[in-house]
Amino acid sequence: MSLTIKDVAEKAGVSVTTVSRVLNDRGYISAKTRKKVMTTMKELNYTPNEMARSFLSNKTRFIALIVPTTENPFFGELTFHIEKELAQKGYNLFICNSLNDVENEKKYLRLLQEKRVDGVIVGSHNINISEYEHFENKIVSIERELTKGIPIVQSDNYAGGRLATQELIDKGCRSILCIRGDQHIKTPANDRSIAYQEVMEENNLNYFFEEVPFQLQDQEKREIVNQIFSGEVMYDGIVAGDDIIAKMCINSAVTHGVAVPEELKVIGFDGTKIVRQLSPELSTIIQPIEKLAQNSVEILLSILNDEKVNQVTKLPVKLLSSISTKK
Amino acid sequence: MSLTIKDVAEKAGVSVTTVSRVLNDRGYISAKTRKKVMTTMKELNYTPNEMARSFLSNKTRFIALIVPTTENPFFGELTFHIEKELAQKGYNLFICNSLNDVENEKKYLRLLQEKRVDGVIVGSHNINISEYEHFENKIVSIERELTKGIPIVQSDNYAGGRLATQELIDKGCRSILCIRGDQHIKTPANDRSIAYQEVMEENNLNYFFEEVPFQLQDQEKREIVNQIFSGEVMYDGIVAGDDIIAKMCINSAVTHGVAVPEELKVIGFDGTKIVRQLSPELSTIIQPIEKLAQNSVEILLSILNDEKVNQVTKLPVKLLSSISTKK
DNA sequence: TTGAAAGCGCTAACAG
DNA sequence: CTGTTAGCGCTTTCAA
Repeated sequence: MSLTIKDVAEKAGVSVTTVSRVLNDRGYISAKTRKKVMTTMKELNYTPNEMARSFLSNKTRFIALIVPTTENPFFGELTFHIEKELAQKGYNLFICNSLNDVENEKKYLRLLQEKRVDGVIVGSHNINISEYEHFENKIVSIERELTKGIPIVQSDNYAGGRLATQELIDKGCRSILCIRGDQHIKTPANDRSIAYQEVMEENNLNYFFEEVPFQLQDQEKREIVNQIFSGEVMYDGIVAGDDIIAKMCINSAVTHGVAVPEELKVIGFDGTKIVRQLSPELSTIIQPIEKLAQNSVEILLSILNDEKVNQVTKLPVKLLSSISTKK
Repeated sequence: MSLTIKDVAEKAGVSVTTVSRVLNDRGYISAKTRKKVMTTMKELNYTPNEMARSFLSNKTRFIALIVPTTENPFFGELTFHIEKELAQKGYNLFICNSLNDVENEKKYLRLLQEKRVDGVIVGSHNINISEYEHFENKIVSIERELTKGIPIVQSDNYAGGRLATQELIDKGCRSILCIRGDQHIKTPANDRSIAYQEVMEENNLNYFFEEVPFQLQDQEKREIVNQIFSGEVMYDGIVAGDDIIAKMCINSAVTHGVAVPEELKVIGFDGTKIVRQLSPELSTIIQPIEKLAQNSVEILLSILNDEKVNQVTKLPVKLLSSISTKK
């Protein structure tokens, strides 16, 4: 196949040990020998075999990232930033799209064990997966509460929920609907609807919920949203689960003859780059995606290094609002 | 560290070969022995070490994907579909965000050699990178013309360019601007502006170009776009390089008091899922992203299998237009 | 300052 | 049907 350290050694007239030494810059070597070996490697166009090294060291320098799908802009951007961080620290990214399917997730986890990845970042999780146990001390989770002592990095969802709700109230809304995800899945995002409810109660306003699970097809989501606007619309504000749902609400409202933002004000969640490019007018809560990525990578590498880390890292969100007070 | 085939062999009272045989389902084994080994593996919770296997077989079952950035929805979706296809065929995806930087790309290519990935899919390419030579017969390219006999999978950009231009003309536009990417980089996307020019000439209309390189920052792109609308606007139609630029044009036009679509009609390119979710009203040329992914994976795996493949695969695009003829 | 030899976990001849 | 043995490419003692 391709050249080995042995070929280099023979050509250079030294032992494989010596070649290994210059390769790793370890131990004593005479300048002359080093130079000869270097030249030989160049001449032969030798590339060290990382597989062999990994095998020996029991380290692959691969980190796996499990997300529902990189198709979703939040995860697409997260993936980008995580890859960038990892590459900078000498690690490579192995992508797993779970599609929020438990079986997929199990299959990947088994695979990750077999492939001996050095660590795992989980951005998608379906409870009760025992396979996670095998990765103790090699896992960090983003926006998901896994079992036991697995560190979690998350946005300040509670603050985000408060900000969004308060913004709508400040801008004159009184009958506000909160669209949230599947309540069976325990995620920090649930804190948003808790915050929403609290703010509503503090303002002596009634609260309303609608559930739109993340893993539904677009069409199904759209149908739920359309139902809100068929018949008499009883809301003048919506705190949406994410920007895509927010946009669906706006589109559906307009289609049903509801004026936005005059009669209905909508606020989204995530604030990904692409959404801000395509719909700069959309008000939303911006998640610190790059920081989520940086922190999760940093924490994971610390764990791998047997360092002590914080169990919970909560990062601040930001309100981006262009809602005017005009009714 | 973790358990090896030897541990299983000892516990089960057989040789490592026997364990290897049941593991790989190869050769003759008595049902009884097989069962005993299986049970032992379960009991010990043994996971085969893929690193060792890879090392031995010289196959990693890793395929690398080089893209500018998964942050961009086109590449985010492409990444998703490629990963899905690969997973289905027993391969895993190693993501490389080149950021369109030549140095990054070189670094990755060197790394990919070291890591001994089985193949590479290139969705980003900066010419004259000699490192690509090392991957002969292991590469397929998407929308990029690489050197020599590297197979390419692409959208029918020429047809897309014609469709877009003709649509604007059909809907009454006469002074149409074409926004294209960097002309120094040779990509099939250039066929779009060629098609645009041909259609304009066929209709005896003047053609106009503006260049907005893909790798510019958003802010820089926005400035170029804003310039188009500062002062007197001389266009009533725009064929944009992609949907994001299209949206920038629309936003800028509206800001500058130009009515869309009454005074200006814009058509984008890509038609990614997220764009259609966020801006369903945007007219665009839909690229067959999933098919691009499927075909590139299929072709790559064929090459790895030493099968003959087509040098060029061109996939049809689709016009998605909601432009009305009303002036 | 350099080399010989053992061994990482697994598979694949080759014997038995 | 099962076991012995060699070896994949590299690093790492241990000697020289």
